Amino acid sequence: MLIRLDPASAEPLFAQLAAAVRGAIARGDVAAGERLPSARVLAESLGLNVHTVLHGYQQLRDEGLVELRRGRGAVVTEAGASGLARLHEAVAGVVAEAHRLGLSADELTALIRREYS
Amino acid sequence: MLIRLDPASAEPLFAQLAAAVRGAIARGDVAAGERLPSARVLAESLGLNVHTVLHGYQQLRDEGLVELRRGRGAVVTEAGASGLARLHEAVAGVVAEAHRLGLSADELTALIRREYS
DNA sequence: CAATTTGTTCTATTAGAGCTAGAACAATAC
DNA sequence: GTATTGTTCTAGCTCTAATAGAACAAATTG
Repeated sequence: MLIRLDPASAEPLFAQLAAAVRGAIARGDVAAGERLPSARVLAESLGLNVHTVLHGYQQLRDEGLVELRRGRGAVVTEAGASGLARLHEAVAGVVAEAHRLGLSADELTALIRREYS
Repeated sequence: MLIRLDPASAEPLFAQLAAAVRGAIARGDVAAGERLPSARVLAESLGLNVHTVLHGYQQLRDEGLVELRRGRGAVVTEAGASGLARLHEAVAGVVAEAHRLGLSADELTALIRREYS
């Protein structure tokens, strides 16, 4: 699971990290039941603070994608993995369409959020 | 054009405002060539600072959705209106699918961003 | 033309989020 | 029992968002 972060981005590091893991789950790179690297290990390899990594993990937990337990780490949940996988194709289609129209990710996500409310 | 803002949200007010206008354009509530309320007027009615509203308008200008001119205000562009309208249906479909899966707006937008890169 | 409207630019201040840092603690794994 | 790992707490730093006030420039309006 390769994780690329952009410290210059307006998107917070913890959110970028969560998005990277989320994407990995959606693409099936990480299966349900698999353990993610521990926060301390991942923080070390990414050059981040442990708290920042844990913040990202906790966001994924709030979304129901992973479970966090002391001594064991972060484990991908069954529900999270299957749900995301099903959505992946539809998302790819919309993104392609938006790309064709020359829209930015910000514009598209703004539309999404508007539709949600 | 009804605009609802949530001061407690993590999303900045200027971004929420831009998203609201963007959604109005996408749904056809505001047609190309139409003028948006002036920044001073809108700031007054929303209880915001003029700069905050202008910040939102300027974001929309950077996205090519509106034109800003002194004395005239913010006008919806032809390109912006037509482009967003075409995307609207596809977005609605994906959001419905995501909703069915019980996913949050954050999860979905994270997938979108992941797909963009 | 003159007055009004409206966006632009500038400086300044305040409040909050994000990130880092260090430490102590609790539950789980081995 | 020991090591691992998430949890919680305090602290400080930086940057962005938001507010505020003022002066200015361009376009509209009458």
